[in-house]
Amino acid sequence: MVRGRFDDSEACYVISVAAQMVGVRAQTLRYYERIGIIEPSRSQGRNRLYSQRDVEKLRYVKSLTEDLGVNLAGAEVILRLIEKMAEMQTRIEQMEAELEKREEGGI
Amino acid sequence: MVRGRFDDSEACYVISVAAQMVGVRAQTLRYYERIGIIEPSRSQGRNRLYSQRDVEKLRYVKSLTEDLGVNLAGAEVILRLIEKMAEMQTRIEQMEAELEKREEGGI
DNA sequence: TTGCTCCTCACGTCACGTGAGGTGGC
DNA sequence: TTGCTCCTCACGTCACGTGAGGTGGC
Repeated sequence: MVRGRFDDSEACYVISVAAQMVGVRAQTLRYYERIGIIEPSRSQGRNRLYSQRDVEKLRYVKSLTEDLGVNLAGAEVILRLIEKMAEMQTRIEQMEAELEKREEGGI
Repeated sequence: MVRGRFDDSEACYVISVAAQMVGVRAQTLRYYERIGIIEPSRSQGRNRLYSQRDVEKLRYVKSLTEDLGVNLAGAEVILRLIEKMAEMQTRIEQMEAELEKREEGGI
């Protein structure tokens, strides 16, 4: 599916659906919002709406807490670090391509 | 101070000193060892000996737990990520230097 | 009415120290 | 003897859900 930059058709899920996708209870998602882990949008300011991106973030948080025993404060720090590492990885790949290009030109 | 690769004069601290340097109780360090956070060497298999590196690791763990509320499982994951990021940063700097060198040569 | 949503309150469990209490070697 | 070390046991506190219980809109 092709999506425009401001395409409102981006998939969104109510709490019960999001909870099932992630594999947690709806109450847990409300708790996560209360302590600031995730901030879903709301339909007319009432029902929570979780984006695809929200769901992926929640899945990652779940794997950190359940598989590794990390608490939620730790999960937030780790999410930020992972994001930063992805940026660094992109930078490395760009530079590698640049060096390779010059290598070819030099020969 | 210059240290050889196998220099035994590397500074080491008994538990009370290490605890004071880090700002925690000795019991806490014993607890950290029990759950696998840190593995100090032992003097003749008896008293724990903390290296400078151990102390620095413990200080970092303390800042994560006290300042950010991260638990010990999270601190271990974060320590590994930070180490990996430092490697990536080194790689980026090497490549930047390389590109700059070629830039100069090219003009 | 049914099945969702919203909310708050109260509870259980466990991680994380921390004190107590007794031991042994320099 | 003093002051450290070692160890184990038991406790307090808090993070993290989770169930209960009552509300309101499609």
